[in-house]
Amino acid sequence: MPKKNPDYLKAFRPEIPKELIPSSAKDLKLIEKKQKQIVDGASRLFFQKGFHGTSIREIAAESGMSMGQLYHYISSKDDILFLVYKHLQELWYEYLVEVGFEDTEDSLARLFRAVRSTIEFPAKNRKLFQFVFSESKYLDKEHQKVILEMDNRNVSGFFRKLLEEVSKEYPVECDLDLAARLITFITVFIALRGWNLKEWPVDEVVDFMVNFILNGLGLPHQKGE
Amino acid sequence: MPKKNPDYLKAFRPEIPKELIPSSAKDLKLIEKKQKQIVDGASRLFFQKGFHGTSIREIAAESGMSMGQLYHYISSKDDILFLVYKHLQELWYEYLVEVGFEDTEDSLARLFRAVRSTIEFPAKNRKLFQFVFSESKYLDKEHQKVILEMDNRNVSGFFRKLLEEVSKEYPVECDLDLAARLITFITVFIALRGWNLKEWPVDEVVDFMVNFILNGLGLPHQKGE
Amino acid sequence: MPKKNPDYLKAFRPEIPKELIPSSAKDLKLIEKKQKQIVDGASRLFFQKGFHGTSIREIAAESGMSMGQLYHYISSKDDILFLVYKHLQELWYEYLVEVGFEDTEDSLARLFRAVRSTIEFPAKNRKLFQFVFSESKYLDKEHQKVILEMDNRNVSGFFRKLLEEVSKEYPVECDLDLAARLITFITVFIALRGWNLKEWPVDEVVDFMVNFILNGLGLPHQKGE
Amino acid sequence: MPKKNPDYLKAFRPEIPKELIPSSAKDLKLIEKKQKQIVDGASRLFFQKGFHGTSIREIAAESGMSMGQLYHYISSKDDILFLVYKHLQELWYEYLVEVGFEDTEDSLARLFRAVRSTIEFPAKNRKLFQFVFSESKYLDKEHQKVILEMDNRNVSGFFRKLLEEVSKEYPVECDLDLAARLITFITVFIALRGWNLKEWPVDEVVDFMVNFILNGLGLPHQKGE
DNA sequence: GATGAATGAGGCTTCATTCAT
DNA sequence: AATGAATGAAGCCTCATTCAT
Repeated sequence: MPKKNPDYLKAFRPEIPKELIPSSAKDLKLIEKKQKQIVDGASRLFFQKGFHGTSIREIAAESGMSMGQLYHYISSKDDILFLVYKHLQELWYEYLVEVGFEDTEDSLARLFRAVRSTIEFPAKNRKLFQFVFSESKYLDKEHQKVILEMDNRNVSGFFRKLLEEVSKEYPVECDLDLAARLITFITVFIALRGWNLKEWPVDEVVDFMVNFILNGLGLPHQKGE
Repeated sequence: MPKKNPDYLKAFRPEIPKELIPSSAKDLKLIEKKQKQIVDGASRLFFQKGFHGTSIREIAAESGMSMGQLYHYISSKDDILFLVYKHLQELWYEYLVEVGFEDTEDSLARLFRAVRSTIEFPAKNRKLFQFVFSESKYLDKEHQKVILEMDNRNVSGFFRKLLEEVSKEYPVECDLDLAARLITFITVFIALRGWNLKEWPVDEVVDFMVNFILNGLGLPHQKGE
Repeated sequence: MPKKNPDYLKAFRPEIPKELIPSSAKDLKLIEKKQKQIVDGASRLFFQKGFHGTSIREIAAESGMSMGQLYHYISSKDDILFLVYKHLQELWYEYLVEVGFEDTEDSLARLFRAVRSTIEFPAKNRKLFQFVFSESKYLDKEHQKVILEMDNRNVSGFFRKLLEEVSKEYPVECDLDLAARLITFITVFIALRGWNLKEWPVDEVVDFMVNFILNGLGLPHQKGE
Repeated sequence: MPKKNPDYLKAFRPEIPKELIPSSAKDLKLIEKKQKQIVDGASRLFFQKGFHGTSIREIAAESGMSMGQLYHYISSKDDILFLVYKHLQELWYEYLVEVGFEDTEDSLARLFRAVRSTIEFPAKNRKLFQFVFSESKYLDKEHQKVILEMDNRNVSGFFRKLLEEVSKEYPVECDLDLAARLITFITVFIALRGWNLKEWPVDEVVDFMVNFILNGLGLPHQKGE
């Protein structure tokens, strides 16, 4: 009987220490709400114009806040960058949970589907992933570390679990962890190189990538399934 | 008898319309020399601190020029960004020519070696490739297009040629062009995700990647060769 | 028989017109209590970081009040500055009353002791006096006047009285009022120039000053007494 | 034969390490000129409205510069504060040299005149000295130290020399160094407490102070001379 | 009466670019 | 051709004060 969110996935749940985003406000609920508002506004602008192309004033306007209010809930522009990154990680994680975790009988089929889904997300949210790969260097070291750890734990961790399941039934002759990380990276191909792929329909590219990855792992696969 | 730079590679030679970087100077030789000087200085700074973290004044100082002189050879900070990108494309191209083109008898062995070499370069020049993937959005549309076309023509073109050669001798059941572009992208894994791979020696990662790629293409390969 | 607080000192009691610090509260007792709380908090911060280095928010926090509450009992940051000044004047006055007014038989001995004590207070409360001399210019004209008048009436008045007593028994050939004011000023030497006096023990400086002052007045004195 | 600036005064010449006021400009002469311009403009404003009451924009306007130009020659508002302090120290020193150093036959007469002159300067430049005593706390530690050392070397040093001369001819029974510093401090009475002295003509106050000081030192003096 | 979130003007500073010499 | 000083708009952020709840 298939079930969603099997226990072994719980470990991925990202936990961000609250004190990483200092705020002079007191009401935690409100902070969360307002920060979400900021993240939403800022994301739209960041994806379009980049972190450095976006001014604090624009972010305030886009979030429907005054300058002062904005700084009530964050304490620097860098904080916003971090919040956006954090949010994107969570988004991606939610997506994976949503889409990839049904317990089907066959681990290989599950992997197959997971890879495909994981490719589709960045393909449909290109600006988002372009942003993720553009501006991370401008996070301060502290925040950078948090984001990278989330990244590692969430998506790569997700694939490693799936590969472990697969490897119980099929021979996989490679370092599962390393494989998971490479796959995670490949996943983002369409987002970062989309301009280079205008000659092919996206579906075709996705098919190709899925096959390439399963081939790469030395696993059998059924085109199109 | 192996020979370097076989004819079919000539097509890759990048050609940049000169008028893309307006300059008030007349002596073309001098322009080229000074622009190289600028590119060298700017690159060092960009790789370290990013485009937005580097000021024109710093670039002038690092290139050993006065502000006035600098603006004689470029006409905006964006021009410098473009020049740096162009230079990097050329660099990568030179590297490929240098390292990957000896005519050995076996096209598969050639591909094998080419993949490996092409992975090693970004692995050894991480800052450079991080930069390439960070700041391209800040190129103006015009320049962005030029760079993307070079990128396409050079590196992906390089792989497509190799794959074409291979496909004459081995069955490759996929779109060669698409494959070339995906490989090109994967190539950059270590540079962009190095922080995520500290547990493995670089060589091991490279080996893994080469195998993964050849597997992915459905080609036989010899581990370690 | 010595007695404290002889009648002639009553005149010094400072009286501040209440309406100088508008407040929207009604209960006078409460006003007083809360204002004291504010003054205490603000003083600590002002002495350390200066008036301009301290924000209203910090003052509220340090006084254990909310912003709203704070503004119930004052009506601007300047009011706080004034309240602090007023409080300090009162403090100094209390100190003088406490320490200098015992009726000893000899007016000269009394002056001697008073001078010494009056020097010791600022010497022990340097930050306080540094503050007093730093920020008075930022009082609004109205409040500035009140403070200056208190200053005049309290401390200088105190010395004038003492000098008058002395002059009945000893010849003092100078304007007593002027002398009182100069002495008051000299009193503050250690507080304002302490950094300049590290080579001497404080006691020695105090002795020196006392002698200097009595000498200056042309009065006999006993070194060290 | 009286001569100006006897050798023993040379030691006082203040020397400020240039690197304390970083500037991005190259021409030292120009830096000096522009910084003077800034100091002049800033002083006028600081004396009137205090350091915190004066904005950088006002300083630029008052100095006849653009914001950008201003920051070519200083690197923060604090630098301006320091430059102003330094300038005032130099001013005072120049004044002392100018006014107090003629070699008259009698060291006591010389001291007498020096004290009088040294009192007159702050009396005529009250705003200046009020400023000096107000804002020094806002100098950064580094600069504060420099200023205090100048202060010490210049004015107090000046008096100590004079007292040493006097003590060769007259008995002075106190620590000359300490005395010099106290006198220096008293000197500033009229500037800091002028509002308190409106009842007396300035000259009378000055006379009184000179007598008080010489008395204080236990030296004979001629009223009025 | 009490709270603390909201306001927005204004503060200091940087920087790409121009221009007088 | 070369220099580097000058410009001033725009950036990020703070803070005294008000106001809705």
